[in-house]
Amino acid sequence: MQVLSYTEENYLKGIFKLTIEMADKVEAGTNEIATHLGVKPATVNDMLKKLKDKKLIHYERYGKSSLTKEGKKRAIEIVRKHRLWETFLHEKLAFNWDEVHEVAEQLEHIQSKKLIDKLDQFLNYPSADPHGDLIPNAKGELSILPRKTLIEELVGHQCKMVGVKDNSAEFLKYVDKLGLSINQPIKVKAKQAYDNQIDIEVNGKKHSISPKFAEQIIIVCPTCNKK
Amino acid sequence: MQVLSYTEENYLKGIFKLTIEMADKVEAGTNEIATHLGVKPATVNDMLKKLKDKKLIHYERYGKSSLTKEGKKRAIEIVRKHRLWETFLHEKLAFNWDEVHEVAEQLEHIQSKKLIDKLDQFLNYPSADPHGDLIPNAKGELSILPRKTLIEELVGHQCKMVGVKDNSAEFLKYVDKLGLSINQPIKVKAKQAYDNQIDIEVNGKKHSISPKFAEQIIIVCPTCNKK
DNA sequence: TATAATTGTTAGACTAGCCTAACAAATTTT
DNA sequence: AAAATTTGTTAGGCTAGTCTAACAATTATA
Repeated sequence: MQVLSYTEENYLKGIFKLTIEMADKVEAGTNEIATHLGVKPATVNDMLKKLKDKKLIHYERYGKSSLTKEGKKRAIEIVRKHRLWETFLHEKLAFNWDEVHEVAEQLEHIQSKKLIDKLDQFLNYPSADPHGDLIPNAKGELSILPRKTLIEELVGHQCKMVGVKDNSAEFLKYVDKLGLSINQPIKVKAKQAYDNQIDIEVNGKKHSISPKFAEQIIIVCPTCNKK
Repeated sequence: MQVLSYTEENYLKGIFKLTIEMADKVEAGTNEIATHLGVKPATVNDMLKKLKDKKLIHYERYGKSSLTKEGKKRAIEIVRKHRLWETFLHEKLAFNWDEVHEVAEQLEHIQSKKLIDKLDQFLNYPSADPHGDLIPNAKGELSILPRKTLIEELVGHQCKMVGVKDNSAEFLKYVDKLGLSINQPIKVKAKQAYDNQIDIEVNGKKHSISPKFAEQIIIVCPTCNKK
């Protein structure tokens, strides 16, 4: 299995984020990839040809790009490494959850299967990183978490918004105002027995929401589902 | 403080190993550096000019090279990172001591002061790596270890040969036969009360040596001197 | 000390990854 | 469906780090 360069790995990861991880999208455009990676479209173009030659992506002239089976496998490995390192930094080295990303961007490119397997073991096979994102296991599988609404979430748990039930403009405006969006981590700080208000923290900001609102927010909770 | 490339860091580390770490040598030749780093002299030549411009080495055309104060400081930081990572891999992730080097070669280039400080703390400020080499502290200082002879070493400790007392050909031949050399780690496995023979392990091989031999081997022991 | 051997340098070339500028194809808008 | 806009491609150039081949300086040897 050929070793990929730091840069090639970043392209695969970028395409992965823009397609597979973004719900129902399956292909990514050249400009889109360029913006995501902070390089120019011409640069991306060269790399797409290279990745196609290596059979890591599907790509045709003037067409959109998507990962091949092998490309996806590689991308998942990188994501796995990134998230394991983030978990390590947060849990073992006491980094704040917002400081881990930058360092993990570097650590994810270290080449050593043994290192990652041992790290996974050392961290006790975590299923989610400090941001609440799922960590693929050594086989590249993601544990599929059951969906529920925010009203059902336990106090103290960190969950992640994956959707909403209500689609009215009024509701969505409020969602937006709270800083909520797809994939946004939410922490449930407390529940008031008196009026069932729920205190949550979103992106460092605390809010108190009504049960009516909470039952419209669809979430998954890795904490609830740790083995 | 300018960030150095992966490659520049490796050159600094290489020059450091060939000069300061090699006892009484103070300068390294171009060919010598090339051999050490596995590249061609022409390549080294270009880099020497570049490192000179950056004031990291002293270098004159057709002359030998040595680190400036700043270059030395940088090299020591890299060595520190390397040895801390080796210690992490060995102590926390249960890597064998002969497996750690390769991975540490990659990890030593991760740029994050916070990461290294936290790692140092997490490992409880170790003073030597799994090979017995000293780890510079955050200020770049090496603890100077007291010298003693192998006969004084405690059972279970890992020490490192730093010299010999006897210089006869006969003795040195035997030293060589045991796989001993300057900087060679030695582990004291046991001492026989009966005849004072000492069981040691050198490079994975076990030997039983006489007290007469042991008292000619000068060592330092980081384990004995841990704070 | 003159010659041979070693060591170091230069010139020119290659690759990966990036850029800009000009252009071509595809898509959207009118 | 023609025009305008957006998206994607090509051509050519740059830098870092590598190489080979030819040459120059230094050092060792006869």
